[in-house]
Amino acid sequence: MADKLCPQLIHVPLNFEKYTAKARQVRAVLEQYDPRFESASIDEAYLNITKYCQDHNMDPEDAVSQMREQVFQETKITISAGIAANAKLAKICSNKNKPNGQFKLPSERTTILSFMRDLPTRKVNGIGRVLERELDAIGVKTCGDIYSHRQYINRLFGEKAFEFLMGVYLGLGRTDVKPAEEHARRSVGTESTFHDMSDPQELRDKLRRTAESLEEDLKRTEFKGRTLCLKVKLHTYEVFTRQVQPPKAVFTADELYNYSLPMLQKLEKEYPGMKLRLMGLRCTHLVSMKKADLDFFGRARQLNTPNPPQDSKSGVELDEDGWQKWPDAEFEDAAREERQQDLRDLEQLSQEYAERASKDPPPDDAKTFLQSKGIGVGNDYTRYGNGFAWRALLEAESQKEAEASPPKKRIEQWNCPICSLPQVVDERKFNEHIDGCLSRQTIKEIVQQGSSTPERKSAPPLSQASTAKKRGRPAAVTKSEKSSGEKRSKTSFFT
DNA sequence: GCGGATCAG
DNA sequence: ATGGCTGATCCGC
Repeated sequence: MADKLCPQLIHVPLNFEKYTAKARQVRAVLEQYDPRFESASIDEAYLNITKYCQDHNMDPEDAVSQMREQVFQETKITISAGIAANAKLAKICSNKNKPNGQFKLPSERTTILSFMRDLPTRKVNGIGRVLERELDAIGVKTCGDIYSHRQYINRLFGEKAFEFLMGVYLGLGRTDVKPAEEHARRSVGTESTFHDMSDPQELRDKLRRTAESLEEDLKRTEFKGRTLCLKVKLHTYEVFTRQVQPPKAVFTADELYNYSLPMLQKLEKEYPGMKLRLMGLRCTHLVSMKKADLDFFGRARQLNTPNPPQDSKSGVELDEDGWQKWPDAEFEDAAREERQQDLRDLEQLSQEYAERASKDPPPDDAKTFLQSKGIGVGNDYTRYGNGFAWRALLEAESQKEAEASPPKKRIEQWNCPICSLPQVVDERKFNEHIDGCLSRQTIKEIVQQGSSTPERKSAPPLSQASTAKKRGRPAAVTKSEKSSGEKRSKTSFFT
């Protein structure tokens, strides 16, 4: 879609070495303002600048201004900052004047309370899509609304959520800022997505490679795991996990594979003919292998040990500013060629589709058509996501439109590239429809229907029905209502 | 403790 | 709302 809207769009591949190198430069500046600053991620950090302000007799705002300016001078990167009484508030404030800005929230209690009062719940760090919707359902839209609705919150969301939300309402947050390495790691895992796979031998091979990958990570982080967890995602996007506790902490690919294979086989029995699109292995209940964490006899000194300060050397060539040479002309050419080829393929494809659809009523739907072209659909809608299939059809549509546009008077009609049903000519509605056709729920319905009924009936409207109910949590609701009569699960309140 | 689910980045 | 990946946490059972 982006390519369609923006044909000159340049695709840039990820380059984590580059980002890490840049982050290192930025952190070198931050360090001067708080030697014990906390890296929250590659591009986020918390600093306690209390001491810096005292030592330099500066306002927090001036100190932060200066720090941002220094970061920009030394790295050519602009950053935004929030200045507040604790980490939670600072994080929220940092989003106020993005990009390249800062915002200070005074630390007076009344100021903080009125700041929170009008703040939409979603702005708070642990309130995500789901909780936002659930809160909304009981009339809580802002953090101020939390307090007035406290009567419901405990029973609906549990004690933990209650205390968390009360803290949110009050604008409370942690003030202890410390290096990330001092935070103990809880798990090490790896997972990967692949084409639908059901052949047991192929799955074994995949498991083997997953185990080898995890061994690498365990080696790097110097951990063994006392618990081993297998994760699996079916072609329907359902996710399952299974875990075991080996007799001793595991580490090598052989051990990982041998202990996870039975779990995989059990899953194969539970779901005969299961088709996977993702597999992962994770170790928890970690045991540190770092020498410093072992006692005189080589036994683990503690169960939970901090991470090592890891400073991986990247063998990347950098220019005088520390930037990797870029954009790479070679890459740009290759990428352009790829896009062109894509377009030619799409042209070809849409041509064929249009032809067949016109002389072969009722026309194939896009799915059947693409399947006949050997393009996986339904079981592998990432092809759509990559813009391959549906873009072809969009292309065909806009082509037709362009050809017929001079007279201008023409029954306009956009066909959904996924379900092939005609849609109203309205960008917003069309987008909504496509979203519906691509939603997880819809995919699941289609895929499951496809597997239960071999001969497929004429494709039902993919979108309307499923978009309408996509907000719910069907499975959980049905189950809880069936099993526990009046004591409804909280999930059933928000359908 | 297990398995599902949410959340963040 | 969507994809992929890593990691943390919470809840019900």
